[in-house]
Parts: sequence; structure tokens; C-alpha cells
Amino acid sequence: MVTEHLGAARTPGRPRSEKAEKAIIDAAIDMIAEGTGVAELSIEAIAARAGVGKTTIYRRWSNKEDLVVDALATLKAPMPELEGKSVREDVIRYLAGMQQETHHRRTRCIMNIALSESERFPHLAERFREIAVKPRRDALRAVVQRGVDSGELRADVDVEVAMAALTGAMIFFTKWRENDDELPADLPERIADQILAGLLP
Amino acid sequence: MVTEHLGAARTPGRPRSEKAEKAIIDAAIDMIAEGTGVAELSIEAIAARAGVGKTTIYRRWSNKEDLVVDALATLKAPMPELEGKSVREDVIRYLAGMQQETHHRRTRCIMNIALSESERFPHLAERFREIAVKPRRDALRAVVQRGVDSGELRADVDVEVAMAALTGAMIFFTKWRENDDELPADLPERIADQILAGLLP
Amino acid sequence: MVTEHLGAARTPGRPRSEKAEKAIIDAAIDMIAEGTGVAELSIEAIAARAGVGKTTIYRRWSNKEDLVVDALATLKAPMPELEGKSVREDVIRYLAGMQQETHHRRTRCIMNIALSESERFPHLAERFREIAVKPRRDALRAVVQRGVDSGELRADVDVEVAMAALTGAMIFFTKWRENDDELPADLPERIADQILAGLLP
Amino acid sequence: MVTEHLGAARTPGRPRSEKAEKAIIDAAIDMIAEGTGVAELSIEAIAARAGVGKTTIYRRWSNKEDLVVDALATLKAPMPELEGKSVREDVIRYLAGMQQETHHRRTRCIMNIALSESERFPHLAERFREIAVKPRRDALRAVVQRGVDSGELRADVDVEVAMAALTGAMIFFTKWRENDDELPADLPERIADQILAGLLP
DNA sequence: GCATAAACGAGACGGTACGTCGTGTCTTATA
DNA sequence: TATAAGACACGACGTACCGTCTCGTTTATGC
Repeated sequence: MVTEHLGAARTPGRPRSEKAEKAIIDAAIDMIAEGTGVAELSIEAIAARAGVGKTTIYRRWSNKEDLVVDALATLKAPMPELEGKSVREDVIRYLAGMQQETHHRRTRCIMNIALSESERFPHLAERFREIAVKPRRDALRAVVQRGVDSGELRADVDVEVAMAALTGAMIFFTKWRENDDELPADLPERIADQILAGLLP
Repeated sequence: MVTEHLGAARTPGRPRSEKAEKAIIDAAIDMIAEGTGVAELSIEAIAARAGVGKTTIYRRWSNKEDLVVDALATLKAPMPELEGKSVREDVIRYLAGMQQETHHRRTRCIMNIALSESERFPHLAERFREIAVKPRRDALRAVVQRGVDSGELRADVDVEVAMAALTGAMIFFTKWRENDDELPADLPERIADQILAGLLP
Repeated sequence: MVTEHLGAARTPGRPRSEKAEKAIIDAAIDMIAEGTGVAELSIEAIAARAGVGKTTIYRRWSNKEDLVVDALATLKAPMPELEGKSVREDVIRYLAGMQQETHHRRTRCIMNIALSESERFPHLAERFREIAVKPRRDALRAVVQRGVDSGELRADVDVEVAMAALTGAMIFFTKWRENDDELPADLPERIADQILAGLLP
Repeated sequence: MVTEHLGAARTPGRPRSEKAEKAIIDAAIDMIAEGTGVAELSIEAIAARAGVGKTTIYRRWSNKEDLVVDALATLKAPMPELEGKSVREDVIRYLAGMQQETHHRRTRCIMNIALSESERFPHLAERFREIAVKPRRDALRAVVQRGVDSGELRADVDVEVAMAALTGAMIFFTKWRENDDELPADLPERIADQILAGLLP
């Protein structure tokens, strides 16, 4: 890469079509967003939808998984702004962001895929963590750490455990709630306040 | 069943073989435990492994999901005893139970299946919640409620949120930890203490 | 076969569908008769035309060639009656039969296939010889031999060479004539008479 | 072409490479000689074998058949000398030539291709007739005609039928003999004598 | 000598057919 | 009536070539 301007090697033959690549990824994302599971995704269908020969897909990705990984990578995960005045405010905003994401069809599907296929498609899961989970985690960690540093939170707070409790609680409600009722609107506040305050009298 | 000895109506023809049924379910469980995802589970393979015709499977279950549901039902989820002297002790024991389950290959696979396929196989998820999640949830709820009633915990504790925080934190570590290092042995204590104490000074 | 009534082995499972088999062979024959060469014959197309899964074809024949062999076998080649009063009359009738066969679309196609694909599909050629060529050859040999025996032909006639000359001459006109003009109607007589009479003065 | 010496327009750009052309034809011939049927001949393989791009082939020939036609044209068919003293001698020499050709691997393959693919590749067949069949046919016709003119043969001999009988008989033995035994060495004599003498007493 | 322009190798492109596998249904003989 | 065995129509798999289409490079001339 560094030496490219010095006459770096150029592969001979016709270069791969970026248009085709985009069409393939778009088709895959659309189908996933429409509810097709990764396992149900057929290369044949993606090719047909993208108006592309199957070979053009196999030339780029040897697995369905690799394709989906690349597809996921194109999805920019919008991040909530967490520059609030207090830890409580930021945490609530963060949790509210999580809660809201379950409403957007596209985000929800992608997230579900990422979460639910992780066991079977480890590459996929890892990549998802990298592009979607990690930035959020880092943002939340910064919020908590800032609280510890400023004295807003206790000095002996275990940052990782605190993050796990906050995030885990919301995920728990989102994914394993017992009925399909809408989540209460004040859930972020309730989670934040309770974890901040603790359970002890 | 109960009235059978009274000469009640008996369906004519050859009765279904319990042996076959057991063989099918065993085969399915084994394959899942060996890492085969529900989607990858092929009826053909189950039949071959169980030494059974495919018809014999389809006669009993109309689809793969129903089969897996029944297979799951045969797995008795051992519950930790939560009759400890304090809320803290019980919570730690509960979390430790969760953590340990991730070590047993079989339990882990089953749990992963149940968790990860929930989106695509809703019946399966529901059934799993019923036989595996609910009893635990109830047990934990009882522990927390007991704490509230006894004054060991604050009176205004939101029991559901507390449960979500405790369970969610552990799941978070179990499923979304950043590296594959062994979980620290004192994780249950750390989670319990932090959530009990809260984050505020 | 002979001992079948004594309790011969019966393969378990659903027996192969004769209807499907017939549909496949019919489809193949039709496509060949319509001018599709053996090499151009696609299993996919045969299956579609026969309303049959590809597997059903592959289950029966491992090669396209084997399929065509069996297809050919179902074609009964009608034989001319050769019970005439003289060798000359029988020979002319025989040659006229050959000439006529080139007019019937179906017969012609089959024959062409058989002849033209023989190099690449040896099984096919062998089978064709067996069911189509040999009976005719035998019939002609009988005619010539009868002539020798009866004194109608010379005693020192080389029967095989005589047959080759007669049949070969007609094939030569049929397949390698220089233009596509219709063959003259009196060709059988001309060939027969000339070969019977010889070239010497 | 005609005006070239007048300084006519010369096509600009790089001229076609004769080397490439030769390499392509050689590759094609080799593959045919090795037993590959025309239908099995893949342009891809020819290009690879010739070390040439596929475009270079398609630029010269619009289809496989045209390529093979040109390939065949490069094969000079050696003709037997037929300047013998008698018709009998020349005919025997001619037939012996046919018989021998079936021994040379290369000749045999080419001939087989030409014969067997004629139905499906009409251009090919026509060209083959032109470069390989017609000269021989003409030579044989001259021999027979010479016999008729000189009185060595009967005046009323049908030259075309005589040629068909002679050539056809040999082809018949060559291509449709019942077993794979070696052809008898005296076959040319036997055919010639029998056809010259006729079958009648 | 240097621009022009076609031919060149390489290889990607949209397709079609390949032969295999798994689906869920069906059809046998046997229990 | 249930069973095992296995055939059935269907549809997706991943591969091989098809004939076409870019690429960057090479190789002849004509200015």
C-alpha cells in the first residue's frame, strides 16, 4: 500500500465490478431486513435479486457467512450523543437508544441476526461485535469512567460490572421479557436509577 | 391412559413405538449437543441416526421445531437450591449456577440453541422459556421479594428491574465478553455486591 | 428371475415408478427426434419435459449415454419381409427399406444419432448395433446365403463381402452423397443389378 | 487483396499473430487426436492449452465448428498413387489406403470426427468432404472411368454405383464390423474381386 | 520518435447445466 | 395401523464453460 505510488503490482485482467459487489450486498441486506434468516438466505436468491451470476458471488466470498459479515460492515450504526451533564442523564440516553433500536425494522433485524446467529456463525458475531457492539461499549465505559473520575460515582465502582448490569438489564427486557407487551417508556430511567442507587437500604 | 384398564376405546392397529420415539429424541439432542444448529439439523440425518424411517418422525411432529421443543422438554434443568440465609448468598449461588452451566457442554449447547434460535423458531423459544427460564426467574424473584419483605432490601426496589440487572449482567459476561478468557471465579460476588450496593457514593 | 416364485428377494421401500421411467424415456426420444444431439441433450431439460425430478433420472442412469441406450431399446425397428421369390427381389426390397427409412423423421434421427455418436458413446453404438443393425444384417445374410445354396448365386460368393457391398453402397449414397438432391427412386435396382452382375465384361 | 501492390490501405493497429493462430489450431487438433469429441472440445481448454486468451479465438472464429473446419484444412490427406496398370490393381491400392488409414491414430481420429459429427456440424462435414473425400472420390472415379473407356470394364457400368459399392463395402467393414478383430489383410483384394466379378454365376 | 489503433493475455461478467443433497410427501411389504 | 425403506417432485448447492466485456500491455505502422 505504502509503495503503491512506486508502481505497485496490478492484477491483470478485468477488474471486479464494484457495481456488482454493491448490488450483491444490497440484495443480501434487503433480504435479511425482510426477515430472512442467515441460514435461509440462498445464494441463488441473492444472485437473482442482485441481477448477478452466482459465480460473481462465489468469486468474492467463499461462505454465506463472509458475505453477511461484509454486508453488516456497510451498515453504519448511528451512535447516540453522550455528552450530557450527568452520568444519570447519559446512561438513560444510552439505554433509551438501545430500546429505540428495537423499533426500527432494519436495525432490529440486523441486530437479531447478529445476536442469534452468533453461535453458528462465529466470524459474523465477531465482526458484529467489532462494528456495532464495541463502539457503544466504549462510549458507555467512558460515561461510567467519567462518573468515577468526577466523583459522581463511587471510587470503587467496578466499571465492567456496572456496564454489564446496565446493558444486560436492558437486553434482558428486550429479548427475554415474558409477554410481548410494549416496553414501558420509562424503563431506561427505572433501570438507571435502580442500578445507580443499589438495592440495599 | 388412566382409563386404559377399563377396556376403553383402543385405537386399532399397531401402536406407536415408544422406543422409536425415544431414539428420535435422543438422536436430535445428541446432534444439537454436538453443535448442530437447529436449522442445520436435518430430519434425514436424525432418522438415519435413530435408525428410523422419516415417516415415523413426521407422523409425530409436523416440523423440526416441534421435535426440538419436545426434545428440550426431556432435559430436566437442575435448579440450584436457594434457601440460603441472606439475599446476597442466594443471589451469588444463583449467578454461580448460571456461570457453571456454561461449562457443561450439553447444557451450554442447549441453552445456546434456545437463546439463539428464538427469533426464527418462536415456539421453541416459548417452550424453552417455560421449562428452563421461568422456574429460574421465579426462584430469583422469590429471593428478591423475600429480601424486600424482610427489610434486607430497600422497600422501593423494583423487583423486575433488579432481576433483569442481575441476570442480564451475568448473561452479558457469558455471551458478549470481548475475549474468550475464562470468566473470573469471583464474578458472581462482584456482580451481586455491586448491584446490591449501587453506584452512587 | 426363474426362482422368483420361490420367494426371491424383494427390495424394500417404494418401488420405482414405471410411469416416471416411461415419461423420461419418452421425453428423451422426443427431444432426439426433434433434432437435439445426444451431447446437447440436457438432463435438466429431459427432467422438466418429463415432469420429473433430476434425481429420478440419476437414480436410474448414471450417464446420459445409458439413458439414450435404454431409450433406443424401446424403439422397435420394423423389418421388411424378405420372403420373395428371388435374391434380386429380396435385395431390392431390403435396399428400398433402407432408403425409405431416411424419409421418416423419427427413424432418421435415431439412426443418425446411432451412427454419428457411435465414436463418442460406444455403449450406445453397441446397443444400437444389437437391436437395429444385427437383425437386418442377419436377414440380408440369409437372403444371400439362400441364393448361394439354391444356385441362384455363384458358389464361391463371399457372403460377408457381398453384404458389405450392398449395404455399404446404399449407406454411401445416403450419408455421403455430394449434393442434397433426392435419391433416385430406382437406386435399389441399380445397386442390386450392378453388384449382382459385376463390373467385368 | 488484389490492389495490395498499389499501396492500398493497410489496416492500422497490431496485426494478428500468426503464432497465436497456429498455436490455437495445433491445440485443437491435438485435443481431437487425443479423443476429445468436437462437442466436448471446450474453447476454454483450447485457449489454455494454446496459451492464448479466449478473445483471440473468438476474434478469428465465431464458433467451435469454424475453428475445427480450419484445423481440418491444415491436415493434408496423403493420397495414394493410382497410376497402376489395371483397374483391379488401382482399386485394391485405393481400398488398401482406406484400410491403412484406420491404423494411424491421428488420421483415424480426424476421420472419425469428420464422419461422426457430420450431422450436428454440417459446415464441418461439408468442408471435410471437400478436402478429404472429394479428391479420393475423384481419383477413384477416374480409375473406374478409365476402365470403362479402355474396355477393361463393361460399357454399361454405372460409375457412381460402382464407386459406392467399393468404398461403401470398405467403410462398412471399417465402421460396422461386428467384432473388433483386426481386418483381414486380403480384404481389399476380396472386395475388389467380388465386386468386379459380380455375384451371378 | 512518437502517436494511433488494433491485437494481445488475463480474467470478470451474466448465464445455463451439471450432479448432489435435503426437504416433506408418497407408496411399498412387513409386523 | 405403524414401521423401515426408499422413491418421488422440488429447489439450492457449488463448479465448469459458455460467449461477451473490460482492463493494461504489446506491436505494428503513418505522421
